[in-house]
Amino acid sequence: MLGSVVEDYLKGIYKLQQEHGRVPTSAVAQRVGVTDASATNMIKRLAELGLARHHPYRGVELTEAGEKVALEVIRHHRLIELYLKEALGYPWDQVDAEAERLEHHISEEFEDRIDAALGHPTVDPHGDPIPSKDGTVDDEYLPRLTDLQPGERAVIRRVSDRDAERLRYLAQLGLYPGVAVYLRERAPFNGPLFVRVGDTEHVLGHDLAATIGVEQRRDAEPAPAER
Amino acid sequence: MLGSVVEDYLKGIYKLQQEHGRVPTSAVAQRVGVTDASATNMIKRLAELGLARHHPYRGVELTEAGEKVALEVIRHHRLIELYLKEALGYPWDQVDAEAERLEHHISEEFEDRIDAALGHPTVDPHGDPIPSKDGTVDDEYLPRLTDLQPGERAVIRRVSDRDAERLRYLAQLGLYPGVAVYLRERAPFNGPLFVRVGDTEHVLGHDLAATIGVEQRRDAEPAPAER
DNA sequence: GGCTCTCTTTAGACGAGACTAAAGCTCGCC
DNA sequence: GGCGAGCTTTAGTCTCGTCTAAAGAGAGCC
Repeated sequence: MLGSVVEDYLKGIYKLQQEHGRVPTSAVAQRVGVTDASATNMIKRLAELGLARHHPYRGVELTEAGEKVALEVIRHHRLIELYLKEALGYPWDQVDAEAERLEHHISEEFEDRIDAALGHPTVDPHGDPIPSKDGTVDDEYLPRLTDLQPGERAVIRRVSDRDAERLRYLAQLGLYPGVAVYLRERAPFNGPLFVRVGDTEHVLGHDLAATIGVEQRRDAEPAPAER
Repeated sequence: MLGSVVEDYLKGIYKLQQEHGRVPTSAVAQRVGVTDASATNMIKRLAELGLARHHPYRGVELTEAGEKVALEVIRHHRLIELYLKEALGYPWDQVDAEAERLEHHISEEFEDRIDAALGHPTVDPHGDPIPSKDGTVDDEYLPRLTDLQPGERAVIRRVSDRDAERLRYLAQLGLYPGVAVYLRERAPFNGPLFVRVGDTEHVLGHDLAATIGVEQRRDAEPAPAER
């Protein structure tokens, strides 16, 4: 057993690594919520454990082993999130916080049982992919709502889970994975987007829209009623 | 938040206190799985936190506040045990270990939701009472199987959860809460008991039988088919 | 090529909690 | 009433993970 602190670092580094390859110490510190000095310290320990490679003054990378652990933690996290929502009726914006604590304390057995209860799902409530048990994820880049051109249609596939308040707002607007949207117009210079969901139109700030991953649809296709 | 170590001590002390009032340090140490010195140390800290009263060289008692915390932990534990069994199909002998870790990491919200999902239950899979949210338990003493006389009938109400192996054995024999039993005979000098369940008769060692709490039935009454 | 600004690392300390070894109480027994 | 045996407590360390303060690297800019 590794201790939940180590797991949190690994998870944090993994996620940062997704975005920018080698990760600076300060980014890890910020993500995990400790000082830079503490992060340096832990990074050195991770290196000793063979879970990361430390390139002094130039960041960290996970080793194979470290990545494996990170993916296990992420799998736990996302399975738990989905379970909370599906089996216990949690609202969308609360699952992340609860999963955050639980993810470090469940057994293999528990993991297997909720996985089975959910029918071996592949995505969590925010549309994030659930790593498989053997440590593989299909985490390809999705275009954002902001990548669409006016007149284009798409289905929401993924929404960042980093901010509960934002999730509540989006839920209120009916914007979550599986929902079909139509971009009517967009203001220039990263201005707001005018997005239709069914009959209603919403005005979304550019930054908010940029957190929404979508799958583009050909114009002709009727939006499938998923989920 | 108190940290799961403190919670474990409180839970341990509470349970020991049930049996023998003021609890010796060594008993706490043994229960929690640390040395006596460590237990003394922690007991002093609990006293500083106002959760226990330390009577040097003569044991510990919980304060009201300490007891309240202990009961919350126990409530979590037992709700989780039951949930694992009922909702996820865990076998009887595995729920304790899993609950042991989860009990310290669930939120009020989670507690409420599994409580509701289970229909606000009052006993866990071993027949142990689930403390109410406001911190009250109905934990009265039950006679043991060993208190019965030959020819008497009873319904099993409670089985100690302290040993998974024993639980597996009892489950195999069909001896769990809700099951009606009949004591055919008992050997003298704490010898084995001959117990009937339905059509089959089992021979139980005295010590094992002493861990089984029962509710006695008048002879005439047919054994109700509960659970 | 040297300066400076920023980021990173080192050094030293601290709080939790555990451990071992040694010293201190209690209490039963003679 | 005194003496051990057996608990308990104290004393001193250790590890983990964090922090602050201070020293060190790197990189852009002149």
